[in-house]
Order: sequence, then structure tokens, then C-alpha cells
Amino acid sequence: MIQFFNTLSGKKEPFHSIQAKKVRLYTCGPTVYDYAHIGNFRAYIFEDLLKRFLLFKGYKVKHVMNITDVDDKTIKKADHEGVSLKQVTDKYIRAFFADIDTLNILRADLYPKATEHIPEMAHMVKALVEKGYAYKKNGSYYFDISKFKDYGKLAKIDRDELKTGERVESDEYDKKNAHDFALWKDKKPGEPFWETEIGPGRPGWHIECSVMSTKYLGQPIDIHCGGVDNIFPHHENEIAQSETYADKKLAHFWLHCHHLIVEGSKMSKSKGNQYTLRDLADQGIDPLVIRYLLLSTHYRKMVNYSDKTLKQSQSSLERIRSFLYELKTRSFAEGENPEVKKWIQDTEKKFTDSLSDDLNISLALTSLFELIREINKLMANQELYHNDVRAVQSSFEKWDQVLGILPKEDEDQLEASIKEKIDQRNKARKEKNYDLADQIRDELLEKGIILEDTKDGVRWKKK
RNA sequence: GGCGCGGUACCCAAGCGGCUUAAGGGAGGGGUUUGCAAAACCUCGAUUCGUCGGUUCGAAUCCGACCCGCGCCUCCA
Repeated sequence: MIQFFNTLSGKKEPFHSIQAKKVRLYTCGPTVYDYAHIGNFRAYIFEDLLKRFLLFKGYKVKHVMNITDVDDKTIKKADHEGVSLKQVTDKYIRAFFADIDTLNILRADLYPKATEHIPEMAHMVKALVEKGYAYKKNGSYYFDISKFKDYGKLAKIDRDELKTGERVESDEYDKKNAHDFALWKDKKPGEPFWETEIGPGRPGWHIECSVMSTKYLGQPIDIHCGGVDNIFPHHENEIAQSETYADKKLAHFWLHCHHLIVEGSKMSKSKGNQYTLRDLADQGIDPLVIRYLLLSTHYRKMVNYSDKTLKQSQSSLERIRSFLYELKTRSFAEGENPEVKKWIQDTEKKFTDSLSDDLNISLALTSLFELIREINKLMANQELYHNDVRAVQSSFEKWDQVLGILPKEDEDQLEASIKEKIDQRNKARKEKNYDLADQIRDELLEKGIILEDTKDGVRWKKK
């Protein structure tokens, strides 16, 4: 049984897809006004784990992620840089895709853009007005939250006790109730706008998700994800719109991941700790180490990104990689050890059971480390055989379909000059000329090649 | 003020009533192996789970109070 913590009910619930073995997944995507930062990627990696696990369990997953390419921030940025909105958004859309590839995040099936769904949004707004849940004021349209009696069910907010924030006081938008939210914003000088059946203007933020999730996935969908900060108001408002529009539930499951903090404190531009993937790549950090760090903390817990936690992740990942490297580079006698099959089965059970329990990644990883130790023991005792090695390797490949933390098998080739050096060193070692041998080893280390001597001969890896 | 999250070894972190007199990873000490390294293996490491009470045959796990850190409460994943 798979269970997930559903924000809607505030507890873990058994997961059943609406259609057998098919999951319709909608995840809130980026607003493309800047490079995404690691906090954003924390959410995308959590969603990636969720999706990969569902795939692993044999579900077909249809995954839609929206791209917000028109809103206050994108407009402001374009204005600031004196370029068109599209120039800005195209640039950051490209960067976004490059980044998720770098982090080994599986692509969604569809990435609908807000600007390509303007007529549908206008249509939904119109329908909401006709149903009596929305009103027009000074060219803009607002959702009347007093009409939607379930308002607040996701965020557990009492509609009548919503505090009026200072920011709402401005008369920029003229609403009946301070907490009514904009469905459609009237055309303003200097801002992009679209001519639609409800008049000229541009969409509010929440409406795009309602429109695009329903258009591509139908209603209700199985799972809707995002960061905790999206619970209110974004997801709450999506529910209000969609459930009013279709008289159906929007999503059965709402999963939200917690925030990422940096060196123990919140990310913010002023602190300069809002790292992008590019910043980190410039520091020479392996993206898969970042993936491991973001992945290895349970999604509903805060994760702390720091030099220290990064190093720890690096070392942990290194343990897995070294293990596989041992298997790959040593030679083993023919045959098999019956113990190994049992260990693998136990590991797989623990691995999937753990992830089935609201994506308990810590326990899932533990199961892998336990297997590593057992196999290492057998290896040290010469009790591991060729077939065992093959079985372990293919199991890790399988489990990595869920984790995505192992480097792709690109058969690294050594340059001829380096090969020569290695041969030279082997010769020196045979002659017990260790000074020369060490000298060559240091020399290669500087070039990023690590040499290790084993019973089976020298092996090398890149730093 | 409202809603919510968290406090477990030096660090990260699982466990959420007896299977655990607390997993796993990192860092560290000692040992084996090695020409030396690296990797690996063995071993050491919380009588204790923020504090104080309570419930129970039994609590890190349930209840109460308190202390500390954090998030959200109109556009931030």
C-alpha cells in the first residue's frame, strides 16, 4: 500500500489512483523572470522522486507542469531590461530546461504556458461570473470568496478571520472584499494585454493553473504538488476557481514540500544566498551531489543547504559510488553465493516499503547502505562471485531509476599520454622504485586522475 | 493573533507504545589490509531522545504545561 500525507486532510492517506494504474499529476512550475534557485529545485526534485516512484511501482504518469510567462515579475523584468516580455521568458525557459536536465529531473509530459491559454482563461472567468462567483470592477475581475463556502479548506484558514494585510490597503485594485483575488487584470498602460471575450487585460496568477490542469488532465486529478508557500493563497484559490467552475473536486491529493534554508537561515536576495544552479556549478559542485542533498531529506522537512551538509552528501554519495566502482573494477570468481539473492530481495522490499510510506527516503537509502555493507563484507571474505556482482549491479541500476543519483555510464577514455604514465608507474612499482611511482601518482592527481592499487592491479578514476 | 512544522550522538537523520537497554550516513579514535596511499573490513561511539509533570506493566513514541528554532497568513517552491 502506498500512502501520502494529504494537505487537504492533514494526515497520511492510502493512495489510490482514480483510474487503475494511471496517475494524473500537476505540479506548479516556474515563473520565468530569473534563474531558478536551489529552493525551487528542492520542490522539483521532490516531485521528481514522487513521479519516479510512481513509475517504479508500475503507474503510468501523465505529468503537467505550467510555466508562468506573464505576471507582475516577468513584466517588471522586461520593462527593466527594455526588452519584450517574450525575450525575457524565452531566456529563462531555456535556462530552466537546462537546469532540470543537469539535475537529472525527468521532463514532464507537457509544459503549458500561460500566454498560450489566454482565451481559455477568459472563458473560465466568464463562466465564473455567470455562475455568480465572480464580479467585474473597473475592468478587472475578482473571485468573490464569500460565495465559496469551502474557502480555506486546504490552508485551514477561517475565511471570516483572514487578517487584512497592509499591502491590500492600496486602492490599486478595487475589490468588494480585501481577500477576493484577481482572476483577470484590466489593461494598463505600458503592460502587455490580450483582447478577449471579457475585455482587454491579462490573467491573474491562479487562473492559469485551473485552466491548464483541467484542460490537459481533466478534473479531478490525482495529485497536485507544490511548495508549502503555495498552499495559501495559490492552491486555495485554484480550488475555489476550479471547483466552482466544474462542480467537481480539483485534486484528490495535495502534496507540499517544505522550504530549503541556506546555512541555517532563509534564502533571500538581500543575504545573497539565493543560489542558482549556475552559481553552484561555478564552484565546481557536482550537480548530482546537489540532487542527493535535496533528495535525501524527507520532503516535508526543512532541508538545510550548507557547506557542511553538502560535504556530507558528497561523502554519502561517494560511498555508494565507490561501492559500485569496486564491483566494476575488481575481478570475481565464477559462481554465486545464495545469500546475495536474499539480501537483494530484502533490500528491495525495504526500499519500496519505505518509499510507499509517504516517500520515506531516509529509510530507503538506509536499506541501500545496509546492503552495501553486507556485500562489502562478502567481498572482503572472498565470498562474492561473478553472478552476485551482476545481480547487485543491476539492482542498483533499477533502484537508481527512482533516485537518479548515479552518473550516466559514459565510458571514460584515458588519453594515451596518461595511459603511458600509468604503465611507467607500474613498471616503477615492480622495480620497487616507489619514489618515482609516488611522483607519477601525484602528477596524475594534479591532472584529476586518482590512482588506486588493488590486488587486481591499478585502477583509476576521475576526481 | 490565526494556522502549521521541528527540537534524537560532534553534524545530518530514521524510529512515533513492547521486535530498538535508539537504524543509516558523515566526521573522529583504535585495529586489519597496503611499499606508502586510496578503497574496503573490524571496532569504539547517545543508559538516552528540548524541559518538567502525567497516563501505562512498559514512552523518544500518548496526554498536559513550558522553553527554544522556523515557516505561512495576497502573488515567494
